[in-house]
This record gives sequence, structure tokens and C-alpha cells, in this order.
Amino acid sequence: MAGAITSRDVARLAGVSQATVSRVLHGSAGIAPETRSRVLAVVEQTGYQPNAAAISMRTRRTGTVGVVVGRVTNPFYPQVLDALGAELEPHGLRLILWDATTGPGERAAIEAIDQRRIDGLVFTTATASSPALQHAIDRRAPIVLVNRVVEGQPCDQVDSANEDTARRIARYFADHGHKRVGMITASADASTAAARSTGFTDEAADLGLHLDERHVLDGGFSHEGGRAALERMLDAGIEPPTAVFAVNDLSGFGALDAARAAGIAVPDDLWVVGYDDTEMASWEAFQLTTARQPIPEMVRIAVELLLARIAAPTRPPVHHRLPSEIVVRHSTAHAPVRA
Amino acid sequence: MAGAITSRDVARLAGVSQATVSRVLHGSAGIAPETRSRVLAVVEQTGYQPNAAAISMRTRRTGTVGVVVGRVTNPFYPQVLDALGAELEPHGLRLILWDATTGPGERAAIEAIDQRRIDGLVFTTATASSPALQHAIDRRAPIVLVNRVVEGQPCDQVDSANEDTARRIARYFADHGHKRVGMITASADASTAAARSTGFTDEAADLGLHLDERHVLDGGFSHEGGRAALERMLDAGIEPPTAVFAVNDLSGFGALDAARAAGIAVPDDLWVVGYDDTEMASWEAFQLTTARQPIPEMVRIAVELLLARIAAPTRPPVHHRLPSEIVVRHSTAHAPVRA
DNA sequence: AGGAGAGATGAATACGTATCCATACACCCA
DNA sequence: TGGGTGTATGGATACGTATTCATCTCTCCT
Repeated sequence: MAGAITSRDVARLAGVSQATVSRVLHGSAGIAPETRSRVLAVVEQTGYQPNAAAISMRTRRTGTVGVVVGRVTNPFYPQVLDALGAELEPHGLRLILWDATTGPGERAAIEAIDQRRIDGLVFTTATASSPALQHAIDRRAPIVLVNRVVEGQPCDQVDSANEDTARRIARYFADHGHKRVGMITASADASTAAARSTGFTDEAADLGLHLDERHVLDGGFSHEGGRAALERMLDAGIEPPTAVFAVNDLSGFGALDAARAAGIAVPDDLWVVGYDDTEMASWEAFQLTTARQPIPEMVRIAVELLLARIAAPTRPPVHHRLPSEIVVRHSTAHAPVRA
Repeated sequence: MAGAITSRDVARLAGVSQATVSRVLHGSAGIAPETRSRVLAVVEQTGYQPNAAAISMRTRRTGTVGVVVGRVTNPFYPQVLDALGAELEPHGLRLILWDATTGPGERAAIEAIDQRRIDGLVFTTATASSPALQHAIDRRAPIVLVNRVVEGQPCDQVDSANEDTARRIARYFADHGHKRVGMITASADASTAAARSTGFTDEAADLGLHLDERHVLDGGFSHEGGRAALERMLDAGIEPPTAVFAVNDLSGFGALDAARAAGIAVPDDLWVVGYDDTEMASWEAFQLTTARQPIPEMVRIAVELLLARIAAPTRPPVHHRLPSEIVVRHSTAHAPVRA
């Protein structure tokens, strides 16, 4: 490692004061052009890099944002990370990543706010509110919830129309003649799972679809869970459903794989619908009909809200709810969704 | 946000000096038990959190490690991130994430070292060395390369036996009677792609396998690229290969999907082998034979090396090369690999 | 010609912590 | 009883930057 060069070193080499170096680097007005270029030459030649700790000590800004994700191996989250990175980069912001499922990730992220290690935090996990999160929100910490809602909280939130879209999926099944349907859900602690389950269940009831309780199983948002859930449905000793709604794509892929292993033809004998429209949903191997979450848009808004919140901590919180579009693919025979 | 409480505030409230607060929080010896508990009580009651910038200003440590990944939507990287997070957490270390494919990720990560924003950097991208990286290595910056090698560099490196394993895959094809083989490769800038391509190509030549140049195509490590590559092979106007080696799983999945779309039966008419053994390779939809990279082990060693390097910057660099095991699945008819 | 005002720069300071050095006190042994 | 030894604590300082305030030098106008 190069010995750390400070702005004072640069100042000495350029024959100016440290204050002048700082001003040059910030493009402040009132610097003689000749001085300016002399300083920049030294900066260039020495490869000077400002010390991040000192800057953040002085400015109380870190230029870093935290993000809490669920299991990062769930392909939904990499897409969020991808969008988030792209959204933050133009602002010169960095990203610290915490996994909510391993160890004290969520708590560590919240502590990082108080330690002034990050300027703000994006929560993307669809998990219930912990006391720590609740407390942080009460303290008006700069937090944005994406894809998770905590009703009535003084906190910026962005999600999509989970309940409404799930209702549309139930209607879609009914419109195309299905009578017995199933659902692969996930922990009700997750607001997304809860909203999607509720929407689907309620609309199914309204429409007179038969949703046997043995056809409502927890898939834990995972491939393995989705697969096991469909296997259990087929094995329940009653007539299996002809259409299944999985509350996320990953468990939907698991269901498709269970059907494939059991020799059940999709979509002839079984329709499967997922949620998220991850990239893989369009792969030939799955061709999964699913609800498209507008991830880039959600993330864009989330970043916008977070930066605004950091700039104006007392601004009233807002809640954005974006529409979700159903993308029809082969897992439901390309049958159209009613307008 | 709570008004920032400092160690001085805690000291005042506990009736001691700031130095004593610092000592208590570090568990230093020579503190009266009564003083100690009084300080801790105030810390508890006020919810004091030490200021990260001040600590890192004083100690020249950040407790944060950087990681540069390729496109994070390539499922290989989330598995690396997962392992990395799990490995760092017990050390109390955080993770800043940079995507090498979007914007100036790689350069930003390297600059972060000089800015003392991170204590060290893990490179997981299989991309060629940039001048910036080269320069950082020359300066002996605390960097570990995982899954990427730069021969002869004074830099800690961890990879797996890419070339050797690729040779074994060629032999595997030959052993089971294949004559015409194909390869879906990727940019030779990536040391992994280069090593795997070389190993497969050389061994195929040694064994007299026919590897037509029209059956060697770049799949760009992506699903779409792998799919397009296989489509072009089938469309080349010559007899297609009976076995294809894809230098990573993702492009292997693409190949499988191309075969599925074209009505080519795997493994009856075509064998496909990937590389990485990502979780999805074992899914029913793919059942892809592939080379297992020991990700957790590689990451474990990488973190160990990085921490050692940070503690002892001048220690001679080491290069770990781990064995890769071929996992046989349905995409090669479960045919055994020769011992 | 003299002073006002603008432009350019430097000196000083605070951010919050860890640690070095100094100090005060109690206790023990010769 | 006095000096020495050890224990517990406080004062002072430096880390590197951004920014406020002060200073100095011109230029220009009356």
C-alpha cells in the first residue's frame, strides 16, 4: 500500500494551504486558474485519494447506502441488487449488503445507521417487522421499505399491487374454466405472501372456486418448498387442483419441477402461475405465467424517496403502490387474461 | 434520528472521563468493576452507538470488506455472496458490493481501498486484469482474487482446477463413445473461460475428438448466449455435436433450453455438461451434469488470506488451487465418470 | 491620491474516538 | 514512617477533512 497521501501533503507539494486544496477539489469559486491547475497536477501526480473517514467525520455523510435482502440466492433479490446498483451509481453512492436470513443481518443494518456507517437503508425483505425495525422507524431513521409494507408506519414504502393482482389471477383461473385450484404460499410474516394469499383466497371464494385447505401449502418462497408443496397436493388423496398459484416464481419453478417429475403435463393437466417475473420465468424450461413486479421502477422510486428523506428527514412519508402486469406464458397455455 | 450521542456524553452521564468510556467498551483491564457497570448502564440506557467514521479515523480500520462480482444475476455470484457473507459475519465484517459490469465498478472498488473505505477487496470476477487492478496489485493493496488468476502476480489467489477438470470432461465424452463434440465458451479475457476452453480443447485434440471450429462458440456466460450458441451449432449445416461442454452452468442451461425448443432429446441425442454446479443444476428442469466448484471452501480460504494479508501486508502471496469434482446427472444419462 | 470593495488565500477549528502520558491514591514492606 | 509499587482514572492529542473567519493584494472610482 502506498503511504497515505493527505490533502496536506498535496498542499505542501503545490505550495498552497490545505484549505485551498479542499476548495479546488470541490470546485469552489474564487480559485485562481493557475493555482487550480497546479493543485490538480499534484493530485494527479501523487494519486491522492481523500480519506473517506475524515470526510464523513466532517460532513456526517458516508456516501453509502445499506440494503437488506432475503436469501440472496432467491433470484428475485439479485435483480433488485442489480437495479439498485444501477440506480445508486450515478449518485456516486455505494452499497453495503446485509442478508436478513443469516445471523443478525437486519439488526446489524439498523445499527449501521446509528453508527453513521450508512446514510440510509433499503429494506427489500418481505419479512415481518422486527422490534428493532419498528424502533428505528419510530426514531425516523432514513429507511425505505421496498416490496414490504407495514401499514400505518411513518416510513416511506414502495410495493406493487400484490393483493389486487392475486385477485386477478384467481379470476383468470375462473375465466378459463378451472374449478379446483391450489395455492403455494409462504410465511404470513411476509407482507407480500400475506397480501397475495389473501387476494387469491378471497377472490377464489367470491367466484366459487374450490380451494381446499389441503391445497394451500407453505412453499417457503423456495424451489424445494414449492416442489414439496405440489407433491403433497398430488398426494393428498383427493382430486388435485387443475391450477395452482405460487406466491413467488421460485416456488412456482419448484411446482413445475414437481409436475415434470410426476409426469403431470403443464398446461394440459395443470396450470401454474408464479409471481415476480424473474428472468428465469421466460426460459424455455419454465415458460411460467407470472405477475411482473416492476423492479426497476420500484427501485428507482425507492432510491428517490430515500435520498429525499436523507435530505429532508421530516418530510411526511409516502407510500407508492405500483401496478403489476400478468405476463402470460406456456404454463397457462398462453390463454389470455380478461381485460 | 436520535441526536447523536457521543462517548463524551456517556462519560458525562456516568461521571467519568471519555477515556474511561472507551476503555470500558474495549474491555481493557484495569477498570474498577463498579465504574465498569456504571458506564455500561449509561451505554445501555442511552443506546449509545460509536461513530464509525471516528473509529476508522483513529484506527485506520473500517471493518468493511469490498467484493467485486460479475453480473449479479448470474446465479454463480449470489452463491459466492452468500458464502462470503456467512464467512465475514463472525468476524464482524461488513460487505460493500460492486458490480464489475455496470459502470466503473472495478475502478471504484480499487479506489475505495485508497480512500480507506474498505480494509480489503475480494475479486470474484472472471475478467481480465485491468490496468487499475494491475496497479493496485503492484502497490500490494490487500486484494484476493477468487475464481480468477493472474499468473505471476504478487497477489493472493484462490481458484479451482479449471483446466484439469475441463480435460476430464473431454475424456468423459470420449470414454462414452462421443466423436463430435462442441464447446460453448466465453471471453478469453476471463481466466476461467480461458482455462476451461484450453483444457477441453487440448484434451479433445489429444484424444482425437472432432471439435469443429463451427462448434466452438461464445456464450458470454449467459443463458441467452448459451442458447444462441447451441442454436447456431444445430444450424451450421454440418453434423451437430453429440456432446457439448459449456464453460459455465448458465450458458449450459441456455443450451439445454435450445435443445428443448428444437426438440433435441437430452441425453439421448445430445449430452450437455456445465461448470459451477449452481443450485439450479440439480433442478428437475435441468439435471445438468457439471463440475462442482467448491464455493464455500474457496470463499473460506479467500477470507482467511485476506485477513492475513491485512494483518501482515508483506507476507508472501500464495495461490490455492482446489479440486473440482464432476457431478453426474441426467444431462449425460447418469453415465459414470472414469475413476 | 486614497479608500472601498472584490478576489484569492491562509490560519484555525471541530468532527468523535483510541491511546499515550501523567496523576492520585492505597497499600505494603523494611 | 517513608518510599516504592501497583491500580484506577483523567488530560491531552492526533487522525484528515470542510468550512468559517481573517488577511492580504490589487483594481477601480471619485
